[in-house]
Amino acid sequence: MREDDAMSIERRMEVLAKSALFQDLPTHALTDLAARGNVRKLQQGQILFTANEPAKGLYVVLSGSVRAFRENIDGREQTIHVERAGGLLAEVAVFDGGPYPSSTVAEEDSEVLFLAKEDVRHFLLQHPETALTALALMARKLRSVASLAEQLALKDVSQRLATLLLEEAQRNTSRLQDGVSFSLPLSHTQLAARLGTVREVVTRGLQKLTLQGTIEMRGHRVVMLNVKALRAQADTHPKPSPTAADRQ
Amino acid sequence: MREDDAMSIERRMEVLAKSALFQDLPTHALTDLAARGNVRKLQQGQILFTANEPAKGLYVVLSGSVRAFRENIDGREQTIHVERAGGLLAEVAVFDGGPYPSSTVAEEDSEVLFLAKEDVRHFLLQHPETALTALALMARKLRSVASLAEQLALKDVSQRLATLLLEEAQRNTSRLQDGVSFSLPLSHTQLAARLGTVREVVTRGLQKLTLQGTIEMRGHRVVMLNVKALRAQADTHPKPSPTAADRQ
DNA sequence: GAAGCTCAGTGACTTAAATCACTCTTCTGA
DNA sequence: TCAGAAGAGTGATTTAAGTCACTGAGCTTC
Repeated sequence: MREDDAMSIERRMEVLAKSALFQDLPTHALTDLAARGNVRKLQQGQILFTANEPAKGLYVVLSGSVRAFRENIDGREQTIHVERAGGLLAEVAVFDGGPYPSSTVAEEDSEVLFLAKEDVRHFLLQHPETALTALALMARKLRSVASLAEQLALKDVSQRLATLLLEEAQRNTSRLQDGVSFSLPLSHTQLAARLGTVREVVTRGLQKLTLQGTIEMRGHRVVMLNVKALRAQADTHPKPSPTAADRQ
Repeated sequence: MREDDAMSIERRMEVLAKSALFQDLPTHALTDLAARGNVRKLQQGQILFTANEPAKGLYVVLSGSVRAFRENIDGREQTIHVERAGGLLAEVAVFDGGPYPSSTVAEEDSEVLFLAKEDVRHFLLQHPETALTALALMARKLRSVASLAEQLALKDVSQRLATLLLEEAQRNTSRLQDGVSFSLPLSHTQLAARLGTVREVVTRGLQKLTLQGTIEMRGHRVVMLNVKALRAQADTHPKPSPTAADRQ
């Protein structure tokens, strides 16, 4: 259960100081928090916590990546967000006192730092600037989840797929232009869970983009052949052939 | 443009003290904030701000209700959340410094108090407990938007409709049981925007529930005839007739 | 190197939802 | 009190997406 001692207090502070929430703080401010926290190592596929169980505290992702998701009765999953090093999990529960809002699973071998919710609240009361940082982080997450809802409601799968590819390309390449490639280490099933659809539809979607010459797949690498076309795909309906009798 | 003087500082403070964010504060703490804020009256249907425009500050809903939504190229809308008296709009933009995340429109005649973002940030730095309250409010909103995404991805329209009816019943009645009724002052188009679908589908969905004897519509009043059936509808697929050969 | 994984590809079919094109009610305000 | 909007109801049709049921590819690992 406890794997605390796997990581020295010094190393923990170092790593906290790099997190989105606690960065820019003098290390001495973090001593106490780091001492109270404890580190957990997760193997790929390991569940960290499950939606609706009572929440004990906050997790800061130290390495790897952890995926928050919800699932329905017949096992289909929707990914809500993915957190990498520096990201937070279960802040929602810590701030509003409710249960964990989503289940979380390690997408790859990962390490997280656990901080009890009382410790976090206490720290934020002592450090109002950090509370403001927390608000900024929550705001960004809210934006991204609202975009997810928007996409699910208003866009079809091809548009969502194009959007996802563009976002991932953005995250992984310095300048997004035709010819760049990036690694997308997700199975079609995982992509489907992000896009709100099923495996087969992802396969076909990627195929269509490949046939059109918009992208090229090389194993888990994606080559962007036509960024412009992908952008068009992302926010235009493909079918109703815009025969240009639109803008009066 | 300015309709400040329509409301005395005293009245503004009183009303701020009732808002979710500033409640429980000694009135003297609010003097300054109230003095700097200004009140806007909105008519039903009036747009308060539009997604992506640069954000100047935060709005506290004083009366009425205001709906935040996103829309796609062909004009279809998705409601993201609805705020009533005490609720906040555009906190996201204030806390992360970005543009407004959604467009907002008054669902009925409403009043809002505008607070410039610098004033809000300053206030929160002075009042860490209020920052914690803000975090709690953000957390709740994040929960509800995540639920929306979950529903859109994993549930069909009948399930979402049943869920919405249950939630509204909850909000409007003291004890939810067969026979209670509540007012649902939304057109089918508005319901559709909440549910991520279109008018016709809402009409048919309500019809089906009525035929089944689960609810009864009396104008804009809904009578709950069979809460249990509605609950079942809300989280079970209706079609794949659970012929009980499932749980081995 | 055969057995057993997980992941991907594919055709056929079904179905929920969206779209279209009207009609029919209610209001409401001129 | 009539005209015109908005809203609601309906049938017919289309379409995107989900479901089924397999077949293959590539890997591990006994």
